[in-house]
Amino acid sequence: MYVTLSNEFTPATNSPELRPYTLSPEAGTQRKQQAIGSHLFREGDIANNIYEITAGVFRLTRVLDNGRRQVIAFGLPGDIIGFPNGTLHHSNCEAIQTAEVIAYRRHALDSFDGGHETHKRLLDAALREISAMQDHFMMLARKSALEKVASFLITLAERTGTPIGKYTTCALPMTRGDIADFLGLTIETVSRTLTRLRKDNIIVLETTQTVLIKDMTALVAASQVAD
Amino acid sequence: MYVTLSNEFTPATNSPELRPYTLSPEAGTQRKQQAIGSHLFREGDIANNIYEITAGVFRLTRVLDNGRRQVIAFGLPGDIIGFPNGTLHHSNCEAIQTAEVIAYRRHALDSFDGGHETHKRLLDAALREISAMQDHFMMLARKSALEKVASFLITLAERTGTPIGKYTTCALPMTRGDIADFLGLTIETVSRTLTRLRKDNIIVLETTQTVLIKDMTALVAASQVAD
DNA sequence: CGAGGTATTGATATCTTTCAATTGGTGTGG
DNA sequence: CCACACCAATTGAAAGATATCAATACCTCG
Repeated sequence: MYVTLSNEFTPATNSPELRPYTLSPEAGTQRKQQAIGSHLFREGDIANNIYEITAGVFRLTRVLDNGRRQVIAFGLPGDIIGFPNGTLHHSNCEAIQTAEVIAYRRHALDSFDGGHETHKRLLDAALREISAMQDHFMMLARKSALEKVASFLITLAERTGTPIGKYTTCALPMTRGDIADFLGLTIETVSRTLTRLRKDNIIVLETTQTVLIKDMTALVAASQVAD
Repeated sequence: MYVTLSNEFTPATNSPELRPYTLSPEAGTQRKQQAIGSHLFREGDIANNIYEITAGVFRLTRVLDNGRRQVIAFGLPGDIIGFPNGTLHHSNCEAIQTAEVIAYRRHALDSFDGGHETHKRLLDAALREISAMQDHFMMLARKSALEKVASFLITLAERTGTPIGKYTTCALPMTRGDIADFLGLTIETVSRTLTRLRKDNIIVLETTQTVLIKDMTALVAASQVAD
């Protein structure tokens, strides 16, 4: 699933059981390496495949005329991405970390060609996607900068974090700009908010691209309350 | 499709051909009347059905702990709503106008029981939904109040408006609060923005619940540019 | 070591929200 | 039929949050 929301909303979405296991290779599937910075697909491309991420991180974006960009989602291992609209892709998908995907033929989604199991799995992923996006709506529309950043860190930590004692470290493979465009904020606000969390002793930024969550309770609190 | 975005992004979503025609009744489908103010389903309900709206207007919402509410979408005739997450509904769906739906068994989505045609149609609706929601992300995250309200009016007019000479009238069956919660604004900001459009001679509010769009060009301009 | 991109920090501006009051419309009962 | 109550919408003034503009610090790579 996409990095989209904190678990408070769609438990099913983030439940470990559903996540990072991979279908056994089947007819019509194919493994594919993806170099950092390269596009898996672009907006307007004919959508021949749907992809399951097995390694690395992707960034899905759309761009407005004015140049304003929205990061729709970050794709992490276990996520299924590239659901077409009609026959076309409707977002840009770029690897921001060396990645690997399994490509499923698009056809597998509207037929049972690839097997019932594959069909069901792709469909479920699409439905979970809808649910997750609804959560992201609340995030974008109804949360403050602090709540957004805190929620984001929590979700990322749940998905990709490593426990170290009672703490959790977590890589931030995306830039501040990516995070900002995902949360509907500016780079400066993201930076300031991270600084605030740091000064409040809730997180430590070991490097620009690594967070250590020292006080998960406080982080969860920050993600939920406005006052 | 959901009232979600201006056509600038997902042409397929709003294209007339895809929209308001209705499947011939099939096994497992059932017509249903829905009184104003009554719920079609609620968050957490077992999702037995997926619905196609044939008349009326629905409001889909989710609520945050703090009471903050998000209107996920407005459901208009031709829209398909109620895609489940797992076996459950993940939003509340209430008729805000006397409505009628066709209920499809949920099972029709992951099997061909209801016929290939039904399956394909439901699936396509789900995929279009994903695309439309992505557009709504841009709306929520990257548009000003004026752009949001203008975009909203345009989409609504395209979906439900009636041309009157070179103008277009359009009902606003939802309250200002509903619009605000859909766009991620407050009631006051929505009201002020409508007033501004009115003073700029772009729209006329014939009643609180009816808009007349006098200058579509200007409205489109307002929906796109920030400056 | 210097260049170029990324991130942080500061000061100020702008937009939206918040709080508060008023208006408008609708339905009910006297 | 009018008065009143109630709820939705509008309008105003002030506060607050985030964006914008600008400068500086930090890193990585030649």
